[in-house]
Amino acid sequence: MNPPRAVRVVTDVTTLDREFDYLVPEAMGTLEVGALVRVDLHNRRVRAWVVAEAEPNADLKPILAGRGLGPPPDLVELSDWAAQRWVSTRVRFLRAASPPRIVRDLPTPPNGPDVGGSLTLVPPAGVVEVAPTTDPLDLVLAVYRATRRAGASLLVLVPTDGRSRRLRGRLERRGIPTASGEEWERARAGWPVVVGTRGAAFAPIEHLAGAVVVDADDDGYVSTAAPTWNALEVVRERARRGGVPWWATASVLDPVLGAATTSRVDRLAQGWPEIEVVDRRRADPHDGVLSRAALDAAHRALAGNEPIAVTVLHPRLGRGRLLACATCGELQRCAVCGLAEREVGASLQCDDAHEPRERFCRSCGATRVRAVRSGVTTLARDVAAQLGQPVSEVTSQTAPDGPLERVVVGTESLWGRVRRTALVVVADFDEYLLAPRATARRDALRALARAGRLVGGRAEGRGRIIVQTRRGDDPVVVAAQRGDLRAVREEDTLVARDLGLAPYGATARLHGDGVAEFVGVLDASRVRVRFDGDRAEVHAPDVATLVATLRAHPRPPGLRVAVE
DNA sequence: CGGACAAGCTGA
DNA sequence: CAGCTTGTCCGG
Repeated sequence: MNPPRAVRVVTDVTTLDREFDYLVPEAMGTLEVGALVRVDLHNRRVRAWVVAEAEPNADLKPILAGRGLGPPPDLVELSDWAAQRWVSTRVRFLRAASPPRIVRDLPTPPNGPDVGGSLTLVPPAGVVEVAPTTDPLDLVLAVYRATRRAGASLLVLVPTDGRSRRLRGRLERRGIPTASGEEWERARAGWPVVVGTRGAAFAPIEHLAGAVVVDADDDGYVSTAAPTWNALEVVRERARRGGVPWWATASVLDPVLGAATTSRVDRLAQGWPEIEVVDRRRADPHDGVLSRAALDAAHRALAGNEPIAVTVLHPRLGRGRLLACATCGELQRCAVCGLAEREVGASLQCDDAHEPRERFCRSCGATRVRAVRSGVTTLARDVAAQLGQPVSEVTSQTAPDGPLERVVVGTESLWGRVRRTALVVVADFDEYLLAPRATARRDALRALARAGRLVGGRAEGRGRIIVQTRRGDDPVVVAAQRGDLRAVREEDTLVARDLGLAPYGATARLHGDGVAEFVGVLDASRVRVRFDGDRAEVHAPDVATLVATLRAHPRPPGLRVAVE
C-alpha cells in the first residue's frame, strides 16, 4: 500500500488566482508539474494545472481525472514570472502554454539534420540591427547550426502567420523539420525548430536550444489586451532561465532594443529603400493628393509589370484634422510636446492641452489655418481621379482577400495584402510624424521600413518610396533617406532617459473601476502617479519596484493594469 | 468564474 | 409568504 499523495493545483478560473490542494487517487499514477487535471471546486468541475507536490490531508478532495499533458515544468515557472511581471494571473499564461485539446501521447520527434548555409559566423547573442530588406533566413540557419543539439529545440518568432508559414516552408525545403506554434504536440515532443508568432513565446518546448525573434520592433509582439505582455521579453527571460542564447533582429530600434544591440549587418544603408521626399510646403497648391513627382512615378510604375504598382499609405480611417497655415503651409504643433494641435472651440491645442492658444500660425503669424488631411475613402477617390485608374481600398474594415486593382490605397492593413510593389507613396507622412503618441517617430520609421520590404532595398534598384510631407527637413525623414537611424535613436534614448521611460524606468497605465482609490493607496515614495480623473500613469525607476508597489494592495475588480 | 445562499421585492 | 431577482461570498 503506497502512502497517499497530494498535489497543489492552479484552477482554470480567470479571476481566481489561488492554489488548492487535492489528493491524487491511487490509480492515477504519477502527475508531473504542468499536468492537466479535472477537479471539483465548490461544486463545479474545473480544469486545473498541477504546480507542486502537497501534504496529503484527510480534508482534501480527490482529483476527478487526469486531462493529459500540459506545459513542461519550466513553463509553469515562467508563467509565474510573467504573471508577476505584467501584474496578471498565472492562468492567463498557463492557458497560452497548454494544448487546445487533450494530449495523452506525443509523436517521436525527427532529428535535426546538419545543414549548410551562406552565413558561417553567428553574430554575438543579443539584438542585431538589420535593414528592412535583410532576409532573416541567414541568421536563423546560422543560429540553428550553432545551437543544434539532440533533444533540444530552437524557438523562432516572426510577426505574422503568413511569415511563419513562409519561413517554415523555406526551412523544410532545406531539410529542417519544423513545428508551427500551433502544433502543440510537436513542440512538446521536441521538434528541432518551432516557428510561430507572439503566442509561440509560450510554446511547450521542454529543452530550449536557443531563440530568435525576427523583426522584434514589430508591434505584433506586444499584446494589446491585458495582460499586455511582450513576447521578446518572455523569450529573453526564457533563454536566461534555460541558460541558452537569444537573438533578435530589428530595423527601428527603440531605447530598449538599442540597449541590447550587439551587432549590425554589413552594408546596412543599402538595405534601406530609395526614398524620395516631396516637401508639400513648396508644392504647387493646385496639386491634388498626389504631387507632381508622385504622379509621374506612378505612371512610370504602371507602365512596368509589377502586379501592383502604386500603394498610397494613409494611417487614418476617418476624416483628417491636421491643421496647416493657409499662408505659409506650416503645420500647427504644440510648443511644448511638438504634437499636432487641433481646434477646440475657438482655440488651438494639442491633445494634452499643454498650451491652448488663439488661432494664429506659430511660424508666420497669419490667422487663417485650414484642415489639410482626409481619410482613406476620399483619398482613394482622389487618387483614382488623378491617375485615371481603378483603385482598390484596403483598410481593417475591408474584405481580407479577393483580387486587388494594380493601384491600392489604404491604411497599414495593406501590409498584409500586398507583397511586392514598384512604388509606395506615403500620401501623408505628417500623420505619422505628428501622431499624438510618444512612439510617433518610430512608428513613422517602421512604416517606411515595412514599405521598404515591398519595394526592395536601394542596392536592388527595384522600387522606390515617395514621402509627401510638410516637414521635409525632419530628422526622421532625413534618417530614413540615409538609411542611418543613429541620430534619431540617440535622441530617443536621451528622451527616454529624461522622462524615465524604458529601459531607464517603468510605466503602468491603469484604467477602469476604482482607479482613483487604488492610486491613492500606492506608496508615493516608490512610484510617481499621474492621475487625470479616469485613468492613471504610474512611473517607477524600474520594473521590480513598479510591480512590487502595484501588487502591495489588492486590486479592485474591474481595474485594468497595463505594464509596459 | 459561477454556485450557494441570504436578503429584498412583488403581487395575491 | 411563495416565487423570483439581486447581491455577496468563497472555493481545498
